[in-house]
Parts: sequence; C-alpha cells; structure tokens
Amino acid sequence: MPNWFEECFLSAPPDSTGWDLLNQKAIIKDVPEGTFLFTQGSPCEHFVIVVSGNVRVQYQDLNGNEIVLYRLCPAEVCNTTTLCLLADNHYPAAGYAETDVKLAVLSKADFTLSLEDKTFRDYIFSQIARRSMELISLVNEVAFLTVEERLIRYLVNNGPHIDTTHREIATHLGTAREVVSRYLRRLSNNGHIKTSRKGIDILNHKALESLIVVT
Amino acid sequence: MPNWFEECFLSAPPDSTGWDLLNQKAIIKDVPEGTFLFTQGSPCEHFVIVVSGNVRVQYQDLNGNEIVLYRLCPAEVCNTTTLCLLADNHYPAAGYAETDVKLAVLSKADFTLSLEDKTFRDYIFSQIARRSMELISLVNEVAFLTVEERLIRYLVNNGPHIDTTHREIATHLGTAREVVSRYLRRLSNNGHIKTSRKGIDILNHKALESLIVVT
DNA sequence: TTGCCCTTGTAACTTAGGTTACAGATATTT
DNA sequence: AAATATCTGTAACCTAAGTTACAAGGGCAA
Repeated sequence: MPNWFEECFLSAPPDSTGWDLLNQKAIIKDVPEGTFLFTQGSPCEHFVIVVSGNVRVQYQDLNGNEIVLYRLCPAEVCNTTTLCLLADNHYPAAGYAETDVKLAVLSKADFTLSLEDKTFRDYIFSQIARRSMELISLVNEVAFLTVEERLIRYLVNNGPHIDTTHREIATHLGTAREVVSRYLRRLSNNGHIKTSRKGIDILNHKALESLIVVT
Repeated sequence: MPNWFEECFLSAPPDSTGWDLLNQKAIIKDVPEGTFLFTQGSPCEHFVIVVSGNVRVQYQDLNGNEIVLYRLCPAEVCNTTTLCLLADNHYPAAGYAETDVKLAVLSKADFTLSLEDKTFRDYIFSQIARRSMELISLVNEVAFLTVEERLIRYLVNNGPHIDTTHREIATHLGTAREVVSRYLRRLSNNGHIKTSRKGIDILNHKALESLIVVT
C-alpha cells in the first residue's frame, strides 16, 4: 500500500474505483529540480498528478520569450497533460520542475479507465475547469493590462515576501528583466516595497492593492 | 424523435446512452442574431451545444476593450459553458450570437448523467481539450506577436475573402480599429490584399504566409 | 433629396515598454 | 583570495501601437 497518497492529499484515498486504480497502478517518479518534465512538442503519454514540489508550466517562443501559464502545486493535476491526453495532442507548453518534484504517473489506458468513476472524474475535471478559466483571465491580462499593473498583481498575490529574481518575475509576466527592475524601482521609491538581492518585501499592501484597477 | 441531431451532426446519433439522453432531453432554443447567450458574471446552469449558427465568445473589460477568445460552429460544445458547469463558476466571458443561432440545451443534472457514457464523454472532452489548447496559443500570440503579425494570421486563416469590418477585426485581435486600418493599408500598398467597404480580398496568399514567422 | 450613421482613410502625437549597453554588487567556484 | 558568474541598477534610445482628431464616402431612412 503506497503512502504517496497520504503525502499528497493528507488523507486516505476516497473509497471509489477511480481513486483505487490511481492508488494501485500509479508509479511514483522523482524528478530533480531544474529538469523539464515535458517540453513543447513532446508527445503526451501519461497522466500525471503532482505529489510534492512545484511545477511551472510555461510557453517559450523561438526568440526566447517566455511566459508562465500556471504553476502546479501538490495534489494538482497537470491541466496541459490531461488535455493533451484527451485530445491526443503533443504538448503545447513546457513543464519545468522548480523544486525537486515527486509525481504519480498513470498510463493513458488506466487513466481512461479511472475516468469511468464519477468521484475521480469530478475531481479531475473541476481542476481542469478552474485552470482553464484562469487561462482566460490570463488572455485578458496580457491583452489589456500594462506590465506595471500585472507586476503589481503579481506582488499582491505572492506577497508579503517574494523570494524571486527580477529575471524570474520577468519570465512569469512575459516581459524583460529591465522592465521589471524599472517598475520595481518606482514602487520602491514610493515606499510601497523594499527590494534586496533575490527578495522583495511588500511594505504597504493596501497601497499596492489600491493601484490595481478592478476588472 | 427530434431531427435537430441530424441537422447538427449530419448523421444519426451514436448508439450510446449519453447521446440518447442528449437527444431525448435536450431542449431546442432559437436565439436571434445579435443577442448575448451569456455574459461575464452570469451564472451557468445548462449544458449547451450549437446546432446551427455561430457564436462568438469574447471577453470585455471595463474600458470597453474586447478580444475574441474563440468562435463556436455547429456541432460544437461551448468550452466555457462546459467548464463553468464542471467548476460551478460564473461565466468569465460573454457569448454573442453572430447569426441566428439554434441551440440544444441540457440541464446540468442530465449533462452530468450523460457524462457517465464514455462515447459521449470522449466527444465532449476532446473538444474541450482542443479549445483549451487554442487558448494557450492565444496567450502566446497576444503576449509575443505584434498586432501586424496577428492581423496577417487572421487574414490567412479567414481568406481568401473576408466579409468583416475593420472594427470587428480589431475586436477580434483586441486592438483599435485605426491600427487595423493602418496595417491593412500597408498590406494593400504592397499589393497583398485589396480592401473595399466591408470586405477584404487576399490577392497574394503566399506572400502573406511568408510574412508569418513560424512558431 | 436630404440627412444621418456607419465605415474607412489618414495624419500627428504620445506613451509603454522592448533593447542596448554598461557598472557595481553579491554569490559561488577554484 | 582570485576569478567567475549571477543579480541588480540605470540611462538612453527606439519602435509598436494606442489615442485624438478629422475628412470623406457609401448606404439607409425619413
């Protein structure tokens, strides 16, 4: 009886055929920090659930521009992977292990089988649904908000202390490092944040929030 | 026995419980051109499949900026609707009837039931998956391509004759009409297209395609 | 026919933000 | 400690594209 389930969900698996199958058939895979779980264009053959660690799903174009689509946390299903499996597509984005990652991997056949179970299916698809709707928000953010505003949102959502380089924030937002530095400096001059090497502290959360235009 | 199914799928419903249920329980609804099937923030209560006509799913911000997320054609399932149903969310975008539209509408309960059927489920989810992956592409397009390039892609994908106003194209791309006119003029000066009132003709498809940077 | 509205054309201006080019500062490796 | 790499700061520059402000033409309604 594997204990990865408890590690991941902090509980015993629900008493349902789909979860049983996942629990029995899933293979645990350890992936070291800094590796790509999948890359753009690679074929998708297995269902994946994150047991521990963080995975960043991002798109990269030929010029080296990157943008983070979303992050996977423990107990989360990779939206892209699941959708690729269902549509028989290759990966349209890459998955990067931000930390050491432990995955539960299930074959496509077993995954298809486990979807017969409503309990399991509901769990999977409500997650997929939520993520897909986040993607819609992302389209709107990218299309209509300024980089400054998106940066402020990032700070507000990840504060009060952010342990990230400007470079990484730039990748997250799909912009250039210098631009991030520029706006951080302004926010710093206004006393809203304090920057240090590999770290940002939010000094005035309310002030930052007030800068966000409601949409 | 309703004949909407044949109208929509040009075939008899597959012999499976999910399709039977859809076929028997779905209510047909006619929606005149120019109405909103749903708007941002409205609750989502029914499963919807397009029988005839076109629906444009778009996002609109408070400043009136609009961007088209995707278009629904006959036999297509509304991605947003289905995902909202599954996640119990309100609509994050609006659905606009570009033509007179005929819809097959199913209650959430019946939809949930019909998902028990693998044949039906596969049809639904492979569509959802494809659309969601288009959304990922859209994020990348909006984040990293110039308006000019997205316009050219639009022309190539919708040619050889496009029966649309500059205003509508601008909405599609999430930009301003003047910008669309500007780039259309340039393409026209180069002899790649010919513009007329409410219409664009592509004169040199190959030349346009060659302007698209491969990603 | 006269008006009015919608579409298109176009120029001038402004600004966000991408780019280039460094310099200094702090870690990390040898 | 020295050398190297990574991070941050900042200025100057440039371009895409949003904005403003009109003019003119086509089509429809009164």
